[in-house]
Amino acid sequence: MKSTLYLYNTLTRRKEMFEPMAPPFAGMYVCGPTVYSEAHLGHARPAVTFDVLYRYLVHLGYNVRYVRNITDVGHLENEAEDSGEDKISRKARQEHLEPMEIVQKYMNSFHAAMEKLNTLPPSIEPRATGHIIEQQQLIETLIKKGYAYESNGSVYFDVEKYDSAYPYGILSGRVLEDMRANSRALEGQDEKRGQFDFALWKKASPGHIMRWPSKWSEGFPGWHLECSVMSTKYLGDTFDIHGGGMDLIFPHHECEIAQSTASQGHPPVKYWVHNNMVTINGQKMARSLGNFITLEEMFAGSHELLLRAYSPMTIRFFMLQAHYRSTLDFSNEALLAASLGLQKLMTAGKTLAGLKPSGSSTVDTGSIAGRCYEAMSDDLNTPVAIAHLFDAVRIVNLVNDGKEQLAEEDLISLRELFRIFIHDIFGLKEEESAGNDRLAGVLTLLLDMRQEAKARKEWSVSDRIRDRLSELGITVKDRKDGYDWELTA
RNA sequence: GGUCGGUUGGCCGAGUGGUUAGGCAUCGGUCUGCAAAACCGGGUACGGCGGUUCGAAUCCGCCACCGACCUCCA
Repeated sequence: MKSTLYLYNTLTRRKEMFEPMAPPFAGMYVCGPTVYSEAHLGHARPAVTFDVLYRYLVHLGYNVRYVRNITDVGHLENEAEDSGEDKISRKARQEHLEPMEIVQKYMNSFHAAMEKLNTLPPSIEPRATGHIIEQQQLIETLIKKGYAYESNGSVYFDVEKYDSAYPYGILSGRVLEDMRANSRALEGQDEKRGQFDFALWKKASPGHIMRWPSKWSEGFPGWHLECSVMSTKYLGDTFDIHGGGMDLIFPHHECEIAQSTASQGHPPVKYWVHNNMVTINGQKMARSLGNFITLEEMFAGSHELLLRAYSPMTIRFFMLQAHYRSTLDFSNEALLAASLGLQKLMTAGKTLAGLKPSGSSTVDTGSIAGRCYEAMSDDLNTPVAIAHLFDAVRIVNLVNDGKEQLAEEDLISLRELFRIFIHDIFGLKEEESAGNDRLAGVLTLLLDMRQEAKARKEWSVSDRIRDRLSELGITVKDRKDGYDWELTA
């Protein structure tokens, strides 16, 4: 079953039918992390959002090239205490490591977290430091075309000039004139002709560790340049989807559009897709607020704001229960609810696998799949698709209780529905906590003995076994003809 | 100050001009030796004030509050 996907395009502020430029191929570029610290909750939102978009596009039959960069150049910090030191250089100094050692360390950590979240690796994961030459080439093109100028060893993009030839601000809705009216002149910008010009190449100060030779100076590329270069290098002059967090719309993506448009004469991207941000207990997540939670802390429950650990799949499911364009608030209560909801969903999946078919069906399951596709195709409405899956969960449990029946063909299509949506598209999988064969064997022995005690009406023995297991995080579920057990999430 | 987005029941979180979102929690019931699990059923909503409309939580206006961005921060 296929479906026409509609995506909200930030550029037009509308949901638009997704029509790739060269079907069945589809190109998607997503802004990846700057690897100078541990992966945190803020990284997980775009990673999961675009992982689901990637999975859905693949499921719909597109041949997708998914490019997600690693920013390993650093770029300038604007924090009061240090002016002009590169994030990665500073971290390198603090930790007494080579900059590339920092990059490697946190890139590994990012990848590990992404794998736990069950996000599929991108088709290409280019790094900014591997594309210095290409970035310099783009700068030269921009200078040649008159949209960039050198100043004291640095090169800047001429926004005024660009604005006279192309519409600047089309993505963020900003108008240069308004920006001028609403901003005060900043100090120390005498290298720039225009107040809103941005750096393409920056001359390195003497203490700056990350630097490359160029015809303008020993320095490093500007912070928007890598994405323009790497997206068009791997996806072409114009490509289908560019994604990232909403915080990147301005200036980052606006500048990307300006750079690419100025060099190519036409805009680079057809659909701009942006995920919203995460908050913690209603507040923006920031180091200064003390609510900055890394993914590893989340998985381990080791941050003081966390009452317990939340598994990667709980985090993933939690994110999917909200629409990607809404802000998502993390709280213990909400996460706990998500973990229980996920457990219910996954348990139903296992129950479904063991269901016996009947001669005919007493409930209608035929429309569920269509409604799931409808939700997903409506700008990736995962929460609504999940709601429909819970309709299926109820039916599965009813059949399991013998209160409804399903014919074999309906059973098969329901299993297919679970596989496609839960596994393939949502990327949810069973988590093996402490569960292993040996534990299962011990539990079978113990619970068999409990059954025997129950048969002899030795309630104190059977209750003791059940209560002790419960304290250990194992829920015993008595069935009509036996028992089942489950590890508490 | 500017631009954009938001304000939904105890918590999270969808959505549409008139008809049940869903999850978690809660209450009642079925089941059970008692529970748990599962199932069934119920209650609690749409920031405030106006307006449009036969009818608005859903459209318009104003107000309040919250959030993101506003140049070298990804």
